[in-house]
Amino acid sequence: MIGIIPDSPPRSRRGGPGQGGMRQALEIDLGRAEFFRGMSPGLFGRIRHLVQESHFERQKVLYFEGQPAEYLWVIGSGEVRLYKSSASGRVTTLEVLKPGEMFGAVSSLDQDHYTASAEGVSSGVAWRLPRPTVLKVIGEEPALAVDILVVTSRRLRDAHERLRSFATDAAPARLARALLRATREGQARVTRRALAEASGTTVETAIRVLRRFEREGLIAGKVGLVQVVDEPALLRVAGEV
Amino acid sequence: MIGIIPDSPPRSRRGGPGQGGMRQALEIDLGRAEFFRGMSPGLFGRIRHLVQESHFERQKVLYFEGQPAEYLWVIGSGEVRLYKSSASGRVTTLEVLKPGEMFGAVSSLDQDHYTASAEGVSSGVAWRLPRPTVLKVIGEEPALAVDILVVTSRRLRDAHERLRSFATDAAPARLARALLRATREGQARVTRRALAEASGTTVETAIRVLRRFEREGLIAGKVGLVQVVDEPALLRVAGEV
DNA sequence: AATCGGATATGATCGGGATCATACCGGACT
DNA sequence: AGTCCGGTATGATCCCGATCATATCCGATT
Repeated sequence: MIGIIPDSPPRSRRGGPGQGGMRQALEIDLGRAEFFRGMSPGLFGRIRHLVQESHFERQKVLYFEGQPAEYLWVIGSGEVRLYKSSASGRVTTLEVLKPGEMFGAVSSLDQDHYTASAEGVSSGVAWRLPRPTVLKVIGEEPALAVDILVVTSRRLRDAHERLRSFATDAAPARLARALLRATREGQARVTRRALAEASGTTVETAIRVLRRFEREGLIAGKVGLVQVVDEPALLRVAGEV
Repeated sequence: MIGIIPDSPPRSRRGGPGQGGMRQALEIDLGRAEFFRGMSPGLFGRIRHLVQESHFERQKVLYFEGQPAEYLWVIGSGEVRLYKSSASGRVTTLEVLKPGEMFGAVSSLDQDHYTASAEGVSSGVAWRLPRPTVLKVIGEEPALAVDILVVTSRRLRDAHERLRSFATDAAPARLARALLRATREGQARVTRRALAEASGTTVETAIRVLRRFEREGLIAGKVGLVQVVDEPALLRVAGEV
């Protein structure tokens, strides 16, 4: 009864751009999602009724850092971001997750509290499996850990590379990276704020830098939407030559 | 025959501070090290002769980022750091590993190239297990993946927290964190350069900030050694209240 | 003994980016 | 229809920290 995401009805005052759920029609079956896809049919059949389904909305928090890690989560549709807040109130986006991807797993394994917060980037559906079940399932089919391990390893690599970038790259390079990372098929549905929080800078700087990119013909911008016009140039700015 | 760390004899010109290997007398048995400790006795017995042992020296590179990931490594004694270099030549330390800890595993699982470089922080001994053996062993006892997963999860959490810190904290806070992280029993055997590379700043800034810490009575400094005098104050600077 | 290089130290300077302020726009709610 | 708020935009200002330069110290090498 986590009590945080009570399948609330459509929320209000959320005119934000580029959202709505119907846009990224991408959905996925539970059986093809991370963690579940590796289970034997028998095990899957036995535990699938323990999976809870919940809707979430844009900007709706699924859980906060520090709360008891009661579930392993998997996205059915929509997007979720993991983020951390600093004492001064600044927010840093750690990861943006898409349908089929799991989260909360890292915490639910050896940690009893979530170590980052999670909130909807769009509306969508999330499945969650109670932590005790997760542990029991892994104990039963340890090969599942390999699946989680592969996912976690990839994320660790990503985190390391971003760490390097944050430590040594200037704001334009970090922003170009964040932008490219958010881009699907030539366009990124993100606000300047989202890019700022994903690249460790401020909204104003993000706006200024993107305006410069725009004037230089690297991108074209609308509200909540960035069109990548000159990807090679962006890659160059990002330092990925 | 990786060819990089040919058990070279003692190296020269390396007057660096606080090193030498005999200082941190900490050693560990293979059987108690990460990855190996979780094996069944039978399996351990069968593969232990496949473990290669090699000495490394301070500043000696065990492998470079981008090279084929041929081994999973475990430290027997001494310390190793994982780091990344940027195009401009600046170096960022990702992790400093101690006896019993593994590395290279993340790469050797689903990646065929190392995604960071590794070099000795002190002299020491490293064991390495060829990647094909690693995969075979995990296939045989999948529960081993859980062990690696727990380690990888912890490191991912660390990386995320450092990411937040790099994104939002000022240099003094990041340096205080790096210092506290390197401290064992009230003192840290690190150069200003090492702290700078671990906290995403420059040597000059590290020196200036640490000098200020010193004048304010938070630390006491020698070459290659920092004594933590007022840990609570340092924690406050680090933003860990 | 002389030399060399790494570590520490400090000054001068510059600039990127944070901060603060203001303004406009457009969609959504009342 | 009017209000409100989030997103975008831009100017002014300030300062932290990077950069460049120089100097001292000391252990190790020649």
